[in-house]
Amino acid sequence: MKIATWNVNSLAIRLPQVVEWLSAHPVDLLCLQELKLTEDKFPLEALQAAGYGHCAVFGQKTYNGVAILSRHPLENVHRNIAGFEDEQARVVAATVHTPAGPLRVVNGYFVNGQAPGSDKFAYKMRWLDGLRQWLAAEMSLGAPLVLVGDFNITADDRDTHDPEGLRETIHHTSEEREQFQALLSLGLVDAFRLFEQPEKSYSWWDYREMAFRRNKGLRIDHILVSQALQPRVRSCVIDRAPRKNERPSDHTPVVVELDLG
DNA sequence: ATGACGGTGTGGCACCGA
Repeated sequence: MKIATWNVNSLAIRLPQVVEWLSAHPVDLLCLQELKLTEDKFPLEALQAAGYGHCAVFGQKTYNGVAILSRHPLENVHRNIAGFEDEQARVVAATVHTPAGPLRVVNGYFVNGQAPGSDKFAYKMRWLDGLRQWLAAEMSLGAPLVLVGDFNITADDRDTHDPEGLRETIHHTSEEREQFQALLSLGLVDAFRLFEQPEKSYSWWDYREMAFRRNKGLRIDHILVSQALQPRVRSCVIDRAPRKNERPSDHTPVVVELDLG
């Protein structure tokens, strides 16, 4: 089973690139963030034609919006964080059945947070608190779980091109990294770090100042798996290729392969 | 360098992202 996550920064603009990528990488599940469209504008037919006939969509006009594209039926679809009031469409979860049993998939577009001390940063912290509490309940149900998405957090200094210059700035603060560790403390593992990875591996690069060509990026798109799945993780890679497209998203896909029999 | 680049909206720029 292959699961990918990709912040596409507008599905309306990026749909051709998504379809092209799926034809070359026919993953079982593709979790998208920043759809920037409402559900009535979701390109269901094009994705069905690409083999993704089962989609869990949570859209919103202009901002945010998440979806799980699947080759397999999805059950128990849940939108946003249970127990946390949120006007923004940032989370969609679903259960997919595998030969090894049900797998819970949670796809999140985490809050950006703008700057430490801002109202948006406070919202980010509250949102992360709510997510963690809900995930604790989800995990207590017993099914293995995968948490994917645009976390908008660098887990540690390896995840940033400038650890000194960006210390304690947004995506790099101690508070955000403590929240990331608190998610791991629920019993989750960073699938990417289970493997030896190239130095300076990032998943996002600013559109400005030729950041991609200079590899001035951040690793902020993550795939966490519950500990029971750790021995089942066969690979976890960042696919930089779509960032070289014309009119690319500023993020690029991350893919995990699970051996579930 | 409170900028750059790119997306959205009902726009002539402002807001947001990271």
